[in-house]
Amino acid sequence: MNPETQERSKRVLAALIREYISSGDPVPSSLLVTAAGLGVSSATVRSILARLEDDGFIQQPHTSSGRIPTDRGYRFYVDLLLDTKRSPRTASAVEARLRRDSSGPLLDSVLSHVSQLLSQASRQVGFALRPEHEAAVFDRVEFISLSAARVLVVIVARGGHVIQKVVDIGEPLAAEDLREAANYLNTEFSGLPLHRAREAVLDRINEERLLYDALVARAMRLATSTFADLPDERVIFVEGTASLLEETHGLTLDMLRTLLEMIEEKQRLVRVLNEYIDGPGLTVVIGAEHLHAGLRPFSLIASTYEDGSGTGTIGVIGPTRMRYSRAIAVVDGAAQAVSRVLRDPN
Amino acid sequence: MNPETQERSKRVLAALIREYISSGDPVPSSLLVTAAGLGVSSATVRSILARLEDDGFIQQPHTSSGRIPTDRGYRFYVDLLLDTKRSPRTASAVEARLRRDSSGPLLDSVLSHVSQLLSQASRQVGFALRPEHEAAVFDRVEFISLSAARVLVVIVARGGHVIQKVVDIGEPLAAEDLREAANYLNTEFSGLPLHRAREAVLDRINEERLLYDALVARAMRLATSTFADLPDERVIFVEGTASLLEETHGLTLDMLRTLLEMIEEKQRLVRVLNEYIDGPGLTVVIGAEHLHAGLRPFSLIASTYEDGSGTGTIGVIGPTRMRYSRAIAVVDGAAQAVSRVLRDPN
DNA sequence: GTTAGCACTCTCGCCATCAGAGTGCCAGCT
DNA sequence: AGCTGGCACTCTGATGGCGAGAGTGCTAAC
Repeated sequence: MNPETQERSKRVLAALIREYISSGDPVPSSLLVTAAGLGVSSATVRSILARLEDDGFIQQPHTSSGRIPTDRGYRFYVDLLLDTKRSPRTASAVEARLRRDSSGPLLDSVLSHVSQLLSQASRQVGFALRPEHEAAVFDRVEFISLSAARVLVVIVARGGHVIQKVVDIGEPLAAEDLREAANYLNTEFSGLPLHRAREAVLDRINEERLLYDALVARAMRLATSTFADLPDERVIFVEGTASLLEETHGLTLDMLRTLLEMIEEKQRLVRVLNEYIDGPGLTVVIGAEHLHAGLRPFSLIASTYEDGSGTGTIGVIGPTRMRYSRAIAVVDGAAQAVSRVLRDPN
Repeated sequence: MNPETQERSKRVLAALIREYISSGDPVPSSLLVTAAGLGVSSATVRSILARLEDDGFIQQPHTSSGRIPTDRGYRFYVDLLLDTKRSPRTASAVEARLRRDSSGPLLDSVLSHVSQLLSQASRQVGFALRPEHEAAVFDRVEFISLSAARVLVVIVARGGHVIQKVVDIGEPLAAEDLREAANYLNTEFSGLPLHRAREAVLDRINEERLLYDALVARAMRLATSTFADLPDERVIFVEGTASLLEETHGLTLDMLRTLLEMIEEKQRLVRVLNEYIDGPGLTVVIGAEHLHAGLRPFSLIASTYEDGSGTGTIGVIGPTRMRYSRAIAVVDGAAQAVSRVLRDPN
């Protein structure tokens, strides 16, 4: 095919998608004459459109209405956008707001705020996912006794992320004993990745099986329950579900409900997200590209951030007809901002 | 009016409301002949209905369709139900599940689970509100140093409820100093209501203004930042928003969105809830009775629980056409269950 | 390869129609 | 006095026909 002709097709397709995203109506050839800005007549545009339809980029809701993009058409459009995504302005604007509003560099506070920001800026559902515990590095543990045999365990990971759990130790322990045990564990195991810490404790128990030092024995017993059954739930923050109902974009209630259900059952959402995010950087999944049927009417835009000990994910979810340019810029900028805020806690 | 006639009116009204709640269709007089179970003809029922309509308990969507209840009608019905609300079976079933699933008696874990249970059982939006901090009693504080001058403050309230915040102390402090400061504060102020603790610290500073004991001075400085700006947000757990879309009960998208927005902006929801909950026990607010216009299409069923140091609230929100009997039983039972679980942490 | 022109198709809003549901009312009955 | 059967009335909701309008595909000419 004539490369010039192809170039023109692309311009028409891009114009059509922009138009459709902003108006929501099927786009007629006449409109594209001006929107695409190439000096040809509507009849010519029609022949181009016929071609694009054959190739599966657009479709007609019914014979003789304007065209709307297919998911494949959106994919083309998004790939076009990805070339020019960098938006340092968005990034620093987001960073400024995060530094102002979040209480310190506490991971959860930043993530909760950034999911709100994403939602507001994109008018879609915004989410933020904590890095996997796996990657978290054990910094210290503190035991806070609640009653005779019940202890609140506070595990502090590098970066300020805190995991709490209550463990039921068999025997009553004095505060002094708890403190000594914590000291012991902190000196022995600090710096290990959290998932390694558990193994290290078990190894140690095996090595020193015959060790009769009461202190160490007690500490190791506590450590076992401490590192056992760490909740492997990945915490996710979701904001802006109300915006789903704001403009339904021709989606049925059923589709919206499916998404809402998945959002509520957060662990399922987390699992689905995990399937998509493989490497660092931006991921865009559009409509039919979703593995999960319930997500087919929606698009996902996600990016990764680094908190020094692991990689987390933030992004937005919305109808396939969304303002991709804006959404991509916001997600990309916000991911950079989050990385900076977490790494350099001013 | 003849008391017998009045009695009959009530039966008809109750039957109509039950019928309407389960079917969703305007109820014709013919149906009520059997449903209300009084041996009269439909013509007689019609005259009763005409009377009930005059009195504002029911209405017709249009001339010559069946009747639907007004909010006032629902109110009558609910007041009827409230006489027989106690449901020990629900209470103990909920209690069993809470004890099984929640991780210990940790307040937040129980509340998160109970809001889920409420949502599942009533197929509405379930919520659970923490007791006010005001009422919480200060048990102990632990300082966990994160970096040279930044400290994670963990305030433990009686009952295992934990508040965390990061404070930026001006000077770098050694772990040892932090521990001593914590010890001092724990011995001096433990047992005070949280909101009193702050004043107590300030009083002490004034009293001992000239005290040069470095330890105490440092502890007091830390204490000031610790008790300052305690987040006065009341934490609320909300579950089951997807069920809003399940059966829309004739509500418009706009109405649903208004509710979703309020739910998202949790602090607003908290404020609204607070306006309704005055005393202990069950509260039912139906449709037009709501002060807040956005809630008019919905009904609220709430009850209070005690955690030993304060009073919190749990409940459900749903369309005015909801299964009140079930919802009331569930909320009432769950509130009892929560109180028991929190007071008697097995 | 482009374009003007035209016939064609499909949607959408409008109107009329019609069956059905349910009521209100009345006259007669207990 | 209260209840009931009967009947006329009203309103809804589904259905189909109709016409205007939008937008296309195709073709013949440039």
